[in-house]
Amino acid sequence: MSKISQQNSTPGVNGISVIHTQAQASGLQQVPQLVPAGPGGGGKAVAPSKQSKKSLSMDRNSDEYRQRRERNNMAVKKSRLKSKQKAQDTLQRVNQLKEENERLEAKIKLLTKELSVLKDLFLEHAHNLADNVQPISTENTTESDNAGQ
Amino acid sequence: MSKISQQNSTPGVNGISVIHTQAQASGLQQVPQLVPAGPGGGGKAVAPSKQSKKSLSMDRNSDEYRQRRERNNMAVKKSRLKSKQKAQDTLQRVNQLKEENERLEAKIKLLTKELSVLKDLFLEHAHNLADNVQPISTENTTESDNAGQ
DNA sequence: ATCGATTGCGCAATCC
DNA sequence: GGGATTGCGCAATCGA
Repeated sequence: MSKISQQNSTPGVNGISVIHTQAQASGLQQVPQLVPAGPGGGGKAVAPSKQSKKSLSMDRNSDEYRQRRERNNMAVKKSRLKSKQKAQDTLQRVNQLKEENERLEAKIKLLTKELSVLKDLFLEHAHNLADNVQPISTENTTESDNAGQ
Repeated sequence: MSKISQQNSTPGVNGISVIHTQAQASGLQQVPQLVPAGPGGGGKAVAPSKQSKKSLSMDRNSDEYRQRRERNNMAVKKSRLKSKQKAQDTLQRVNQLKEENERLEAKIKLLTKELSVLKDLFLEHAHNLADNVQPISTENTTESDNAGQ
């Protein structure tokens, strides 16, 4: 009775050598039955022992079982990897958005300032005109130009 | 996706924290601990080999072992819940940031337009002034509203 | 109705 | 020593 080849060679992400010896390592062969098996004397606990349902191929010894398991394990691994990747992407997106946010705010600040200056200028002019100033008092409005960005 | 609609049809839906019919990879089918395993007829030391390996307190039957396991299980659960929460928060943050970004961009657009208008106005005035110095050609524009925000 | 993808859970190793 | 993380396998369920 050959045992299931356990190749848990999971190299830790951090280089931790995980040995991960599951129960099999303890040389404990799995017991054929799934039912918890009432503990000797004690009355039957709640154990819906239904093994002969539609799971005749549920035998852990079965070749097919092992095959299914291995496949599922791979799928699980894949799924989890994907999940992690997604989470990471999301995190990255947050940073990206934050950056853009700052950029936008800076721009707003700039625009606001520019606008403020122009408005002041405008008001000043209006006053001058309203005051009915001298003929030619163009009042050089130090047109401080701004080059924008 | 994270619909935690667990409809785990574990037998005994009501009451009692039933541990799933795990049977686990351990292959070691312990007494179903649907309750602190009555010390009474607990017996059934399936463990074929003695407490091999290092720790002597590694007995799966050990009370302390079970206690540690249960505690760890709780910790795991807690940790995972936390993790999920965090992920969700991050996702939410993304949405929030996206919204804010849109808002900011709209604002930028508005400010830009305002600025453009004012600049045009100034240019017009400048032209008027340069063209000739009309005594009183005030006739300034009709005070554009713009309350700004 | 087969099979991959998800998900909850327990276990063990590791981190702190 | 003890909770918090993390990788992993199992089983149930979803989904195409």
